[in-house]
Amino acid sequence: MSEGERLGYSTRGPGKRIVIDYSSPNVAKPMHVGHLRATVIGQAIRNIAETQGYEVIGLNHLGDWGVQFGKLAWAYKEWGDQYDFKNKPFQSLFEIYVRFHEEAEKSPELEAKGSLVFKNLEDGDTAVAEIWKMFVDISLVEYQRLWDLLGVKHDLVRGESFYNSRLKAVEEMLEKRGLLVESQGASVVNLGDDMPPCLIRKSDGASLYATRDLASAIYRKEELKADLNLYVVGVDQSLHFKQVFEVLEMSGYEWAKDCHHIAFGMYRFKEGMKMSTRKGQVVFLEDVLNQAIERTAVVVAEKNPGLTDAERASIARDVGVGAVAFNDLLFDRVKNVEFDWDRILSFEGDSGPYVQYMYVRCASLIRKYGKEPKMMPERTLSAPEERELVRVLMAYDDVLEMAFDGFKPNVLAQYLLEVCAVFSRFYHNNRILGEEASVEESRMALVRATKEILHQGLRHLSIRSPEFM
RNA sequence: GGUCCCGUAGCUCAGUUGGAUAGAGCAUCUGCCUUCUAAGCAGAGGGUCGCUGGUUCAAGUCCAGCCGGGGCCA
Repeated sequence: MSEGERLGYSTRGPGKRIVIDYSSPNVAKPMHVGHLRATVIGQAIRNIAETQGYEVIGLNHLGDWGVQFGKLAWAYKEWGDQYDFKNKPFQSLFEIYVRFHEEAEKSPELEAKGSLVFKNLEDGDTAVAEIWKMFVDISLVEYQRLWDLLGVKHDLVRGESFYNSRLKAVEEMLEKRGLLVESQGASVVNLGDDMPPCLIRKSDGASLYATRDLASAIYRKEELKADLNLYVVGVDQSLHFKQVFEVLEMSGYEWAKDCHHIAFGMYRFKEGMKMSTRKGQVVFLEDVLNQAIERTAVVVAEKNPGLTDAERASIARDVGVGAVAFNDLLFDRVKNVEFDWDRILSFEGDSGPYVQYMYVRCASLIRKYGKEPKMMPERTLSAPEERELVRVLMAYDDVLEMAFDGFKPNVLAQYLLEVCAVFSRFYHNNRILGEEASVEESRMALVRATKEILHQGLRHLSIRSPEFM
């Protein structure tokens, strides 16, 4: 981007409003580690945007519409009383989902039955709608547990179903501008030679993803007053968003340039396989978090015996979850991630726990110091590690700006590691407490500044900073 | 076939708008806990930055082509 374009980019800056959607699990299915990415990356971008003075509206773009709900509703009516929906609502929901697909393998006519129920749902059958609503609510309760654990907050739930009533208007708008073309019974918008046409309506009359996202973009701009419209969605949807944004552009919405697909790479297994809930090749997010918490609890117990159970549980949660989240945020978001238990549960080296540990050291020093350290070192700093630390700490604001500019939380995560490395060198090579008063005072000011930046930085990544561990 | 992304140490990755001997972590080897938490620190080995050409005083970084991996579309 040229300097001129930058200066003219009026949708960026303090006071502007960002609408961002992150995390879009499909109702009835447990979240897997792939959902961790959208969630954690989106929330971090949101937090970082707020540091830059933006007002942010976080949307939960729940996958709450589609034929699968007809299938689920059919399955629920058929088998629902065989499951314990009262006490284990989500587990039951997932079980009938799995069962439907298994039985449909053997009896393909079930597919048609499901489709029929979905048709009823679309046509406004209130009995089916009630069941659908129940599925959504059950799922939201389940997801909310994990979002709470991860420190993820949405402002509004705007699932796929929310746009149902707006799809027609989109088609009419495209029709009016003469963009809609008939092709093999379907309605499409042609986009030129280097892109396939954008499908607006299939030959069977079903609306498509693209139509829904066109409706959502218009909603976000016109009703939520978005200056910047961000979609934190996997890189496999790149073409889809390119097409949607192009259609907006062709429709005369000049704000199309303020829509950005914040793409992230996918988790894959070592063998190169993609994760798939249906094939059972999947690692559930909850399992990963539980494993991390359990493993952390063991480490805490051995490193710091004498903590109460409550303290240990709290630290295990903050550090375990922090390890998983930090690992996800550390690398360039567009790259695929190889799922590796050892790495995701690594507490040493370049990891979340390492950053938290440095924070704990700072906190511990301040506790021992017994009073509030000064904000700024007064004495001229002489040790090379002191000057290096000051230099790195001062880069913090620039780092946040860069992280926001590229929508890259890993810039911040990498920076925190650098702060820790430099602080650690300072800590090991220089005595802090018990030095001559003026030296102690200025070194403690550095400790305070480091602590503050680590705390803020971690917070922007939605990772907690325990006071001891 | 079209299009997008990726390719840097054995492995996983950083590398700001092009700028000095290309940096971390893991793994291997060697030191450091009677002193502020060793989830740490110091040190060693390990690189033709996929290949070729171009732009430039200067290219891991920009451009073109090719090779390899992946995604999406047909």
